[in-house]
Amino acid sequence: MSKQFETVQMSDIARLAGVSKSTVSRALADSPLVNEKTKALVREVAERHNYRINVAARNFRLKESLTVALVMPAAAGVEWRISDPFFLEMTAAVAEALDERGHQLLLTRTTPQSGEWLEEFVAKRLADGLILIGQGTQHSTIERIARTYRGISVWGSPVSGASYPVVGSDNHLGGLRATEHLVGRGCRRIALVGYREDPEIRARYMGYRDALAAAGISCDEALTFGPVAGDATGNDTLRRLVAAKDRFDGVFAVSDLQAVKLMTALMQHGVSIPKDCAVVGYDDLPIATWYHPALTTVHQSREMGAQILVDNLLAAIEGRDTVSVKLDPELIVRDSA
Amino acid sequence: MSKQFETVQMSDIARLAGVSKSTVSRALADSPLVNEKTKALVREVAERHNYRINVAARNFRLKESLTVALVMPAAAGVEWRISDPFFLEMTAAVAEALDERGHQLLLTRTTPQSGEWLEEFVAKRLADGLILIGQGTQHSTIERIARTYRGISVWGSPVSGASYPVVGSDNHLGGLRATEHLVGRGCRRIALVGYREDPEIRARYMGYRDALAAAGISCDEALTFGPVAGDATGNDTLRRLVAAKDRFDGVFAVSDLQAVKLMTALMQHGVSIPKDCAVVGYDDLPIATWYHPALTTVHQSREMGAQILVDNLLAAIEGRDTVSVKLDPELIVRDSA
DNA sequence: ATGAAAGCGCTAACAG
DNA sequence: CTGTTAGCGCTTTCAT
Repeated sequence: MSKQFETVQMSDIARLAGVSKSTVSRALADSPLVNEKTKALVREVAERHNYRINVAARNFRLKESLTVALVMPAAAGVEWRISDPFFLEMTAAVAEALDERGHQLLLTRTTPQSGEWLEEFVAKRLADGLILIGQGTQHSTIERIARTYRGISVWGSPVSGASYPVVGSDNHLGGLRATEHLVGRGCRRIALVGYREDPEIRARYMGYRDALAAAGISCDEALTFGPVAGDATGNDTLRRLVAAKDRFDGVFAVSDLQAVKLMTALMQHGVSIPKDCAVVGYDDLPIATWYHPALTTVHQSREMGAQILVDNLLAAIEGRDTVSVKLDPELIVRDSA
Repeated sequence: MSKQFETVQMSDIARLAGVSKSTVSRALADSPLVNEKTKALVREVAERHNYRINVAARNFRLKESLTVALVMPAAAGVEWRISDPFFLEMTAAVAEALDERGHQLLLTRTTPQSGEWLEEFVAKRLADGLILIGQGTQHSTIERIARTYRGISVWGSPVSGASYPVVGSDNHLGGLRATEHLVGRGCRRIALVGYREDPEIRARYMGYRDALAAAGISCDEALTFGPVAGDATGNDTLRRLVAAKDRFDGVFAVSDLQAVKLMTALMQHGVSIPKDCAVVGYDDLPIATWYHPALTTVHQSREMGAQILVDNLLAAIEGRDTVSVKLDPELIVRDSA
């Protein structure tokens, strides 16, 4: 808050309009208690003097902030940056959904290392509630807080019996559909690329395994690659993928980002996609349509997800019922598979 | 702020520690006025009772919020979404820079339609200052506010005599270097793709024209295409580009996003990049390296930009000197040109 | 070195 | 309908 801006405040308006502060407060809040003529007068004076209510003071008094904090807890030990594209896309969607409901978004970085990151955040009272994108491996922490604090809404995998609402795509089904599609195209040696510690991602992996099993294809551990991260590990995975390029004819990547990176690496080594190797991703980020070849992927509706996340949060805060939903993942067939 | 969480507050700690509120306040703020032994005692009690200061109350009292709002004013009449990739990347960088300085980021959507969007925002006092990404066509509005409100820091094109600090890449030089590179590679019929109303973007365009002029190439209006936006206009531009594909041997796209879209469209119609047509983008988004062929582009350091934006803002708030800088744009040569 | 008391700008009983 | 009064939870003079 600027200490400089000319600070005309409610008492000034009251004085200028010849009424009390309470009346100004009520008039500005359009309370039915106040006479229409008085309201008009107050509004006119406020307008003329360019008065705007001090929202900070109001929020403090009301013990609310109309602000929601967005937090992404990483799986322990895994480096993450706020710039993860799915997170960013989801953030944008949440920001827009909140905006429609008159709330604001506080983007917060927390370090889940400290066992108490959530407690700390909640106690600061800077936001009316929390939206977590990706519960990761933090279920027990979240559950602990959720028992006493209800302003929580998470994007992830519904956990049965949890005290907090979760919305997320049905990751198992998504993995299944992606892999089935590859199988349906005739792929028989299907590689998997991605990190697998996270429950959400692990479910995609299980879907992959189940699809293979259903097709009578045995799951070859040698075709199960790690994540194509932004660091050295990623390059290593890429090298191993390229080295093994003749041993698989399809790849399911657990995220579009990794799919794109791997396609680029493969193409640079003469692999033709989808002819030599078909690729399916996950997320349906904008890049999936821009890439060449356009990426076949599993769509997660971020808009709908964001909407439900926000609905859940506001409902939770007000003590109304929330829903935990698994969104139906839709396979979007493009050119890469 | 939760109305539910058990609310142990300063007065409780004071009572439990057998001291006054003032002492607790001072002890927790590590004031030199308070005895070390007392401090230790207070801290111990606070710790034991899991007390955390109510930041909202503290901020209210101190008239500060340790919060900075991020706003992107669009050029009038142009639709924009928070999910613009450059904006998102910049947001992430700013969030991280702020975090290092102990501040938080409030992501705000404003509708620049109303002439008073900035005034309104400032008056709400929800943030200590504002960071604007892309001043767009809003210079006069920003200037008007900046005269009386100093908590402003913008990413854009420095305007001489402005009352607010601006940091941004040297767009003219960037456009010049991009185009020179194409010329240097032997391109003679160089198309330009992008929106040109925005001053920042317009400067890139002028750089393009100047580079052509310097090379003795006349600027062909027929090779000047509009933006590849996310809407129908975009598709239209793409169609016209494809139709004209044999009439140019190089393209300078004013953003990576548009470069990627156009490359995909071109490749889908049999154009080989960079053999038939070289392409240079602008921004150096992550996608530039992932794409195939990897995109030659003009790098804008978002990290450095974010750092300076934040430095400027905090300096401005505290009344210290700020700097307006044009960052040197670096051409990153990859495979597309 | 500590405490008492005032007050940030607003809202909401409670009285008229 | 309108005004008076009492705080929200903290920090900070001003005393002691």
